[in-house]
Amino acid sequence: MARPRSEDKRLAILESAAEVVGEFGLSAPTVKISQLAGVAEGTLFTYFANKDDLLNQLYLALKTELRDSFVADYPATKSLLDRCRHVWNRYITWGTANPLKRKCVRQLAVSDRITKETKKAVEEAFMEFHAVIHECAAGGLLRDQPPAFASAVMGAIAETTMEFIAREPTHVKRYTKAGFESFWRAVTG
Amino acid sequence: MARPRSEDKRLAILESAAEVVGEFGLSAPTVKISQLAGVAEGTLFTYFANKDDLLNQLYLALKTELRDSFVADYPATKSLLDRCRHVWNRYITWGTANPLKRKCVRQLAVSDRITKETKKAVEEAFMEFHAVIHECAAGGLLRDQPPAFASAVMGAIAETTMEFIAREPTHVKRYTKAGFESFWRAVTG
Amino acid sequence: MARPRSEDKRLAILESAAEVVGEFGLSAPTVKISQLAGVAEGTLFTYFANKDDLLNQLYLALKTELRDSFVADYPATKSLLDRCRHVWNRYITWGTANPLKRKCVRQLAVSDRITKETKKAVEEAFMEFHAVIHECAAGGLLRDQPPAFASAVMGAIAETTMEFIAREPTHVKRYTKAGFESFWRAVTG
Amino acid sequence: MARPRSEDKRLAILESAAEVVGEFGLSAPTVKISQLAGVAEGTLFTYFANKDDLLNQLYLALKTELRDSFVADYPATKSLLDRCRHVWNRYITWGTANPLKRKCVRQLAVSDRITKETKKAVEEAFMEFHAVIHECAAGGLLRDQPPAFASAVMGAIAETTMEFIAREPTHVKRYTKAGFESFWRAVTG
DNA sequence: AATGAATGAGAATTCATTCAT
DNA sequence: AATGAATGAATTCTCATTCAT
Repeated sequence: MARPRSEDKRLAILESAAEVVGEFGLSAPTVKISQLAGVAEGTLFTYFANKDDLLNQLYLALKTELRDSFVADYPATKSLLDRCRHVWNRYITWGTANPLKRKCVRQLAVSDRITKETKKAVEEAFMEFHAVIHECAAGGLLRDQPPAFASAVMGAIAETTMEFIAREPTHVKRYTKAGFESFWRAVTG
Repeated sequence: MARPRSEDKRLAILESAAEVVGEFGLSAPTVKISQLAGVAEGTLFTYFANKDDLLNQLYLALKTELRDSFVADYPATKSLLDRCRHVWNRYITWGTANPLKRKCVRQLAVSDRITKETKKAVEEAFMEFHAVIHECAAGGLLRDQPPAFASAVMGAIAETTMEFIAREPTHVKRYTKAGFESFWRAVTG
Repeated sequence: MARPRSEDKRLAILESAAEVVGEFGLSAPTVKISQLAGVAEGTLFTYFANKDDLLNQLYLALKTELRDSFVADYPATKSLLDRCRHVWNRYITWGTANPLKRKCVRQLAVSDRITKETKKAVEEAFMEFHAVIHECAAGGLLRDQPPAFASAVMGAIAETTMEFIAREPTHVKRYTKAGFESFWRAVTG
Repeated sequence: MARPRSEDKRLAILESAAEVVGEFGLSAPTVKISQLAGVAEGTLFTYFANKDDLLNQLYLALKTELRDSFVADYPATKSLLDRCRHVWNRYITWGTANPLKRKCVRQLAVSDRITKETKKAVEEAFMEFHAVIHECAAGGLLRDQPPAFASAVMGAIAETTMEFIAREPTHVKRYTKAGFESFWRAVTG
């Protein structure tokens, strides 16, 4: 197995995997992924050691993509509330705009195929946002929980919110607002 | 009638399926399920038309089990807070006591193998609890969302809480308390 | 396995088997046969040792039924031509009236599941008709072939004829006539 | 292209299938077919979409093989009688030389797994021979039947003839001759 | 005798991964 | 490096037959 050279191809495979796994679940055949990526069946395995490796890289890539959407235009100098709202909005926006990726991440998250290393890498990628959200909790009830907790609560409420948005797409705004306020109370209260 | 179909066996298969699916995911082989249930491979298919049918019945059974844990000793005459706390505590208790079942439900929930009918049946089973939790939201921010929303938020926070409990089992109490308070603010705030 | 007692049931199973095998081929499941016969799955096996036994008895039964249709109103004192025409007409009539049984017999005939004994029993059942048909051949080209040959030729042409009748049911008469004349030449010529 | 798909392998599978189906009937396991063809179990399915596809292609291949045996050295300029005798002889020769293939074709022919398309393709392959044989019938009794009928009668008598040859292989010649004459009368008479 | 649940040996596919080209 | 045919273990489900009731 030689070293692959095209980063484009690697990304195409990841992109394709996100879609196919989002649609067919973790049992999505690797051939389908290759095909949608426009590469041959075997090529997938020069870029990824095996399916689990692909899934792990995929999980990290998607989480990173989400994180990056937080980073862009991040109002670093604004208030905590503004910063949190920014993160929240980006979260909902990304998840709503990429339903298959969202489904994919969800399946991966609950599966047992994501290694500790991958999970750790994801944690690190989000560390600064954990910190920000934890800061909101500083004066509240969640003050004594680990920084990741408040953040996880946000994630959980965001997921719920997106679930309802998916069912009633016309009420994006209402749900986005309600979800955020709910989260804000949950964390800062 | 010859040997009557045994409800015990049906339940044994469901119980076994919960464990095996919890451990190996949805791709858990039916043979493994049969074996753990102590029946022959083919017997599984006299109780369940096919694997999907098994998974759907399993999902409903687990959700019903959870619901039933709410129902027992339900403090119907106590305050809203008490009633919610009861539900919350039972939720956490059940999930913490049955980690594999919890994992199993989670995997099923995000999979696309649960039919609309099953989902509906589950909704119905929880209807009264949706109502109770929605009642908490009556004066708060989630007032204008559908009853299922507040309930879903509770579920999401509970899941998060159990996740952290699983990682740090010694802090059950702390997390349970913090989680509940967080949920209470989220919904009533 | 006790000795079965109801000849009716045995016949019901055979009748049902003819239909089901005619429709689904030799791989027709025994359950389907039992069901259509109105008996339990296991009952079939108190009347027949196993599926092969059932198929053999079925083959013999159907062939005997066909033979019996020849026997009824057999114009024993009429001319050879009349007798042959009688047989021919009965053959076509039976096959046309019982398409599933015909299909069933055909499948059984080409399968390797009919034992020598069964074949022999069938031969014996038809012996007198072999003789009659062979008599037609006495002055013709098939004179030196075994009696069964002329008879087999008749059967083959009759099958062909029924095949075409099945495709164009409105031309029964034409095909029946043409087929008979063809057979008559084939055998007596 | 990587390893190109090998026509040899495809043919080996078909050849193997003919033998195995001839011997064990339509329920012949695909593993057996693969093994005899010298390929892995899964390979069969890269050449044939599924078992039914294999059976259909097999039927067409065998019928084509038979047809091709008619075509070779076809005495196109000789008399109708000569041409028919050629076809007849080749039919008997092919069937006698390939007993398993003959059995296989027979089983496929009476099964319900051969699609309309396949049957049509077979018809087309034999069209010219239908025409030739129908020509023999031009002045005879079968004159008013469709061209396929005389041909089918020939096939039926040929099958019968081969059946008797199989039982008494020492009398090939006698049966071949008698069968042909019988057919000739049947069709031209 | 009759019933139909229980059994487990197949059967047809599928699919991650390897490897010849 | 890329390709896609080849592999064979694994999977779901079927079905003849047995056997407890």
